[in-house]
Amino acid sequence: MSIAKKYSPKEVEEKWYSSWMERGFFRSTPNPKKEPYTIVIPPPNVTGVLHMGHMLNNTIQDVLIRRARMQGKEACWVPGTDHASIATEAKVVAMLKERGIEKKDITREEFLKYAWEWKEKYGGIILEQLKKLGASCDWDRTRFTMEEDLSAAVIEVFVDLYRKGQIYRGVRMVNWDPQGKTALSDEEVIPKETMAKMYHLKYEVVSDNAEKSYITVATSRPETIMADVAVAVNPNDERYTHFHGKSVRIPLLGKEIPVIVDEYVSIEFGTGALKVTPAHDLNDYELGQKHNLPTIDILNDDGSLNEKSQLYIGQDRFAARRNIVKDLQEADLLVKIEEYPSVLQTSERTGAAIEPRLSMQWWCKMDKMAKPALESVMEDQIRLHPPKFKNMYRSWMENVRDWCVSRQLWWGQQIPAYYLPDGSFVVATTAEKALELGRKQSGNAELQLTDLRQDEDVLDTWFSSWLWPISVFDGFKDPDNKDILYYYPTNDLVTAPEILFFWVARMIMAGFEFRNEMPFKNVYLTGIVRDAQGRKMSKSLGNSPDPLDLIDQYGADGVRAGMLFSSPAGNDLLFDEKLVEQGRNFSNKIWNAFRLIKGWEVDESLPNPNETAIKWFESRFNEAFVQIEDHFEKFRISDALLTVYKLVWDDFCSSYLEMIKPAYQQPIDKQTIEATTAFLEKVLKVLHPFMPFITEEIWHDLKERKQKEYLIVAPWPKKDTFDKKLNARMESVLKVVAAIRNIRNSKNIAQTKALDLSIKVMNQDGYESFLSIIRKLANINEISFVQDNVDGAISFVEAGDEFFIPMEGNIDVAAERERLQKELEYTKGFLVSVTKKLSNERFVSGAPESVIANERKKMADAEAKINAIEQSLASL
RNA sequence: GGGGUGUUAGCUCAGCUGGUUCAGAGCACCUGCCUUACAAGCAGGGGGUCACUGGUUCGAAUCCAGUACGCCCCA
Repeated sequence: MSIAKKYSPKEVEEKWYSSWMERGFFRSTPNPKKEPYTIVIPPPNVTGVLHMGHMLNNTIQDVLIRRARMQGKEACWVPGTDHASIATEAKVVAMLKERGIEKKDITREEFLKYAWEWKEKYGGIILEQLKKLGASCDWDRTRFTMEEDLSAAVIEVFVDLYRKGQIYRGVRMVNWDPQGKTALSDEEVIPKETMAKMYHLKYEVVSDNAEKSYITVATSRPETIMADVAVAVNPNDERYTHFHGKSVRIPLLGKEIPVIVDEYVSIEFGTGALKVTPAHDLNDYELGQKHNLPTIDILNDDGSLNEKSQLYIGQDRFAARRNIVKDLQEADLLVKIEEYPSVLQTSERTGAAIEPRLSMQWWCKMDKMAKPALESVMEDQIRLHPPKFKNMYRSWMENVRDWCVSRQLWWGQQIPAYYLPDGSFVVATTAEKALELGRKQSGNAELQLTDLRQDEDVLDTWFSSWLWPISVFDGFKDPDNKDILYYYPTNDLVTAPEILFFWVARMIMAGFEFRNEMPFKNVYLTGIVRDAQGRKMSKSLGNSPDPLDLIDQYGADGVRAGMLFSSPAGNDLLFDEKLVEQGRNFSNKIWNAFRLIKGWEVDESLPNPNETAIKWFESRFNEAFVQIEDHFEKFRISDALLTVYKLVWDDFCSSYLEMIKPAYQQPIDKQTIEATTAFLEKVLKVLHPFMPFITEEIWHDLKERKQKEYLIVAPWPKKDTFDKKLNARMESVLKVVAAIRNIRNSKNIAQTKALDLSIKVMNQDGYESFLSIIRKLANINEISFVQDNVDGAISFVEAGDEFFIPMEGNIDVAAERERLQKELEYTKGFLVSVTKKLSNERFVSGAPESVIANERKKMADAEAKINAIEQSLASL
């Protein structure tokens, strides 16, 4: 049989993914005999396409779920998508525009019809892409945040919270997107560093004096002066003390407004005098509330000025700014213009500059719900990985603000509030129920459905995704159903730190509020995937590789491994294609180890010459496996992979296989091949969660397997004891091998030329079983034990023993002397430091026994080494 | 402005309970090899004042304080 020299992932991946699907390995149903292990996917946007962040995130989830499955748990990974109201609506609007249809020209119903069509066409592409990555989700459980049942849950929750007094309607300052004409959540606002201009304007102080005096106010938004209601100064600012209690006139407009004092005003910033414009700045709004000032909103919802501004009516805010600056200049009321670096708030979707704007919105109170959510994390009932995010989480939860849940959009769950003809409203799950309530509330029994008008707004997308861990198991529709009782609370959630607050925290709140229980036990926070220069990957920068291209090029296993090589939890991942290349090379390495083993002929009559090697690898595997499990338990996924990587590459391939490898075209004995096959199987098991495809392939190529005997469900290894001494001994033996190879290299001796070796041991005991390994790996012919130094040989010391390679007089005495001299000096220096330590009274009395014993051993070793080197020098 | 967090090899990062698993890994680099599993490979090698200053300690990359610089969150 001939096996390809290079591993080719393509057919292998398709073959095994559909085989896994056919056999239902991803499927999960409640099984009381098994421990459940559950992950709910952070639902990607339904119209989204896979990007590198998804790749990292879902690879980690798949690693966790596959390991749990092999551990014999009832592993359930629920997939699904998010309706992403603003993002999807923006895409639909753009699509319609291309077809020459404006949103404002069609009805809500027509728009939603287009939107659903769009969703049916493009929705779920991303889930198909996840399959290419190898994601072992239970696809039969795929959910969508706007499907009927989940929408019903959202409405039910809204009504419930409203009845509990947790939801209210109110005028508040929101982030207004004048282009999208909707309120945005704080998270949908992107700050951009820009250079802004600071305009210094003169406000005339009202007084009886003939001589005019002015207060100069610095502002970046001169077009809002018509909405000014006061000028504020710091009470401790001596420059303005004599203006306290006076009034000033708004430039151009001439309207009188008071001068107020407040500690809030920074003396250093600008001129120390602040114009107060409550309708158009959040801080000013709060200042205005505090001082009982009126609020004058001079902007329309599209960002143009309204009649309240009295000037520049109908002009866009930026046009108005240009014009007012010109007019102020002409009126000699503009002192100067300064440039300064500032942060411009922009809309994530439309890119428009955000206006802080007062508007009527629906709000959800947070303070009560935040409490148990905060405690559960601070008390480690829910663990964040890495834990450094606890601090961030706390400061956010302690200063949590009410949540603006309404959006002026059509795509989403329409708010179940119904207005009566008298302007009051009722909240109910259906129009019929609303009518009933409405009749009661108004006392008008004649009220008809047509008299009710449902609120136009939809709910924030997060108002459905915060219910995700409950709603995917129908926990609202049927609170005691088998699934929710079995799978909830889920185990691990894998997501990005940027949505820790507005998704993770809110899910925790919802968990306690609606099920009295946390939604998950662990939150693994991944980093942001950046490019090699540290820039965030984004479409506009064009610095993000297409994940599917990468899979095509390097194989899904290679990409998965590559992503994980450099992504400790919570750290950003500087993505470099080099890493994926390394992942692919690793696949190939495994493939070739398999080829080697598969290629051997077995001769059952042969004795087993590899007892020591076999014993050692068994022990070494167990040692590494303990580390791997430890890494997993602490969510150090990257470290777990790296440990497997080294176990496979260094220990299994470079050491073990080289030790047992028969000479070319020679057969292998039965015991060795059996042990080796078993080792490879074990290695494949620990590799499987990371690299599912290649491992499943080799698993089946290695042996005939029964119907359901797949690696994906093979039992995960168990922790076992290991021989620490044996492992240390082998490490030392391999160092001897390396030293001999080094001598070969530096003396330009060909690998194929066999050398002799003499060993001067302090204690010969136990060496015998390693000699054949040294012979094979270092290509040694004769090994002899000696009492005295060997003349004309190159020597080195390892673990107290001295080794000599005879050079048949072919030795550069001067160079050798120099090398030994250098090492002697170094060792002597080392001895000095150890001796110093041991002669320190306080060290000997203060340090624990084991540390002192260790220092003593170091001293003895160093002394022996010095002795050996000196002898070697003498015999040169 | 407030809080958080980081600074270890050319690069990206480990280093978990202070002490030989303590100065490590991968990549990159250098040298030599196309040696019948693998050149996507093999063998070997060089490279670090652990940001700086002080403190605690018998002992500090590790704990504490300050400084500098970077990033993140909030305002």
